[in-house]
Amino acid sequence: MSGDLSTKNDSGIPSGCGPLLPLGNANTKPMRQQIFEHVRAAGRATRTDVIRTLGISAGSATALTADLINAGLLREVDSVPRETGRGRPAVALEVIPETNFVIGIKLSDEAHSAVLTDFAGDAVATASLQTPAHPKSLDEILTEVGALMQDVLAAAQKNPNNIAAVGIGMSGIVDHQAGTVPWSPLLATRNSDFAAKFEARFSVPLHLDNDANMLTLAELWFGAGRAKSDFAVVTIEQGVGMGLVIDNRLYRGARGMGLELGHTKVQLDGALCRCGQRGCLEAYLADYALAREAATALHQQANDHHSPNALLTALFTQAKAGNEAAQTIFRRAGRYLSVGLANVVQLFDPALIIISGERMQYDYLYADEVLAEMHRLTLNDGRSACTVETHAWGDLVWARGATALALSAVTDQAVAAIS
Amino acid sequence: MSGDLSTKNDSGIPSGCGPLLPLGNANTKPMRQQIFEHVRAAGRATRTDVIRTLGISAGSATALTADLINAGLLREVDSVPRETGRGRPAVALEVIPETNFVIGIKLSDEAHSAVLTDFAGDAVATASLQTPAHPKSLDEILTEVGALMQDVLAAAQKNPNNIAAVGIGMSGIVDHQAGTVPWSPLLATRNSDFAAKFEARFSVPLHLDNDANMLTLAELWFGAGRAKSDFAVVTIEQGVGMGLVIDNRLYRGARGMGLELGHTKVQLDGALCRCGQRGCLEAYLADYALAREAATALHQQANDHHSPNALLTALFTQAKAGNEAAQTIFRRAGRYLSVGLANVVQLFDPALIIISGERMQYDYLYADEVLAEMHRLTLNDGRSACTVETHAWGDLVWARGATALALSAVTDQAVAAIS
DNA sequence: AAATTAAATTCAGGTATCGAATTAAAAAGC
DNA sequence: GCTTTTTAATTCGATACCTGAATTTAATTT
Repeated sequence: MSGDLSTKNDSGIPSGCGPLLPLGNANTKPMRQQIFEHVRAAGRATRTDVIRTLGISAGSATALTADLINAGLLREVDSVPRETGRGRPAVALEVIPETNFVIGIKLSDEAHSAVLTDFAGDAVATASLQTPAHPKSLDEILTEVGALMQDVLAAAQKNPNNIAAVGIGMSGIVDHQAGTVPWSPLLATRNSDFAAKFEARFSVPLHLDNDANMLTLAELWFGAGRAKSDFAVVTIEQGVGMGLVIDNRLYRGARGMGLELGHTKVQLDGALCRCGQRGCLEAYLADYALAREAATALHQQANDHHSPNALLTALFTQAKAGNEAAQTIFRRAGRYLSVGLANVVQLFDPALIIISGERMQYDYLYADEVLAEMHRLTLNDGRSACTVETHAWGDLVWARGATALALSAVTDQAVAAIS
Repeated sequence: MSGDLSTKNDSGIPSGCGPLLPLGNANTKPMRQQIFEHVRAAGRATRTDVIRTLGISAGSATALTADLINAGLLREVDSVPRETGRGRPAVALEVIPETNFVIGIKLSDEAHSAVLTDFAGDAVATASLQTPAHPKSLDEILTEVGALMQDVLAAAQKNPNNIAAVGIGMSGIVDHQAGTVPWSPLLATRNSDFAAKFEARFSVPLHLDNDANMLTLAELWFGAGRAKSDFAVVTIEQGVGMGLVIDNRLYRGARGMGLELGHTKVQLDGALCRCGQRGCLEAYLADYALAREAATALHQQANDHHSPNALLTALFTQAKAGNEAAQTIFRRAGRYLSVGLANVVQLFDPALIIISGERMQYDYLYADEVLAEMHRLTLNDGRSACTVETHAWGDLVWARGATALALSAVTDQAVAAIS
């Protein structure tokens, strides 16, 4: 046993043991908030339901729900369709949706999307905006965001001061805590002070995060992850990203960089990735990786297609039609996807993996074959295999994830204000 | 937007949003316990120190420390070497070590190790036991464990009923919660009801876990991880294992299987692993992987060495002496280690990676070259690089990790008993 | 010896929760 | 139709836990 691990030092003073940092006790939400969140999560819940789920006494339930009702956050539901059974019928509670509204926005290179959501988490209106696909200044982006917010407010017949908070998700390296963007493909400048500029311009609190985290939040709040405490979300778009939920919370990593599944190495000295390294998963799976091989496989008609998207579509059609070279491309991409997923399973042991992304429409990628290969590449020693779900959703779902971010901040604030 | 993510269903009843499972609120320890753990972590602490660290009022500190002192868990330190400064001198508090004792045990194929630790976390005595290296019945193992506990008790001059709990770490698939062992290389039978049998035989509570988790706990409680909230521990022994600390707590995965870094794939259709698959990291790094190539490299004298350990030592000597083939073996192992570590960094973004294992004595593995390669394989976009530490510690450290497991359970119990 | 400074204690008061007794609202039994 | 049964919700006293201001204690400085 060497240096660090000896406990008695020479002075005879015990040096102690155990973690030096206290657990983040911020995770212990006050009871009132837990009740509110349970009601919102369930859609509707009776007091008895709250008592059973949260393990509190009947007295507390009465008092705390009364607080929430007085504060205008919850209400009793009148039109209860009488359940069968004897005894006094339970009165359901529900969130009053009109208390607060938030906007969630997903920024992309070719289009931005927005969702306006009420306090119950229901989408009220959506909007989207086509934009030129090139890096912009922060001011330009904010102008586009402003126009988009106008649109979605108009569609929902609300005005700006109805909005309690805004959430924005974008690709790149995003510092969620600081609200800054060290780097993003959408921005021409590095280290943009995004949140500060936004708040100065629109006078609404902004919550900013990486887009893979947004998608993960969407699954945690609205999707298949709601019932799981630990799961991973893998997104295959231009790049390959990942989000992780651990103990019902989004895990953001220690240094705030995204979880870059796309740049894990699956082959020593393998294919060249746009990040400049070799053997990244992305270099076998992303749009540009397929596109550059497509040019070879479809040699004769390569010049017909200029957009990578059209090229991929053509490649897919060819593969379906029996073109051997085209099929090989997809088959290899599928195999590497299997490897990437298997690695995630081995390292995290999640209960569920959700694969998401519009490119999922090329169903080669989520073919049973890929999943079977993934399971084959995973040690399973008698345990139940990790379930995999595939969701091919559009930008609006990402935007809804952004509303979740804003919604949870607004909820914290609204419930804490009761005191 | 498709099915799952729509929130209003046809009945008009809101379906709700947000995570359905509540956060584990077990993480909110009562103040008394936080104080106790802070004093133990610091070795010694004054009440004022407690006030500042935990952010509680002076009144609470007095009352709660008085409880802990009355309960016989803490005591004031008399011999305070007077610090310079005016005002009433602070009285330091410390844990009374003799309140409770625990034993931590690491089971291996060739030897078992044990540490007897007092309530302050200081090792009182150690013992180890050579054993035949073959799978055994649960009864045989428990007999060996019994003998080992006898030894360590004798060395510490304690008797069995001084022991409040025992922690055991072993390789294989271990269900920590249930206290069962679905599979382990040390046990001849599957699905052993380890903890129940142990407790029936020795009448002491047992806490059982995977050995990689034990090592991670050792780093969290006694080592370099104490000051970090998120870090990873990689262990290279017979296999390649990993442990993960997230938010100051050990992450155990959703299905209770270990985090199997060793079986992540670093090469499609690569080297054959003992798990039967191809391209596992372990197949390039573990003892047996090096040994099987060593036989080729040292062709002439391959027959002289029968133990894999001796073979590796010979290989290492040869490499140092300039044998090209031997050097190639180590160089390749080093490169794949870089890939494995880089993948962990990309997927987890930990603040610190600790590499541990006796095989670390072959310093090729922790050569700066490997770390440099790892950093090269990692996206670093301006952020501070992930630090890597290497620890070449023996089985006793693993055993101390097992004491941490027992210690934390005993602490919970002892502090809760005050009420 | 008096003033200053810092640590620790005392104690009144507040908040949050529990738990037992009570009230409320329905169905079932006679 | 009235009572009993059953379940939901409320009321209210008791209590654990913590804060914060005032006070006491024990040292140093002047």
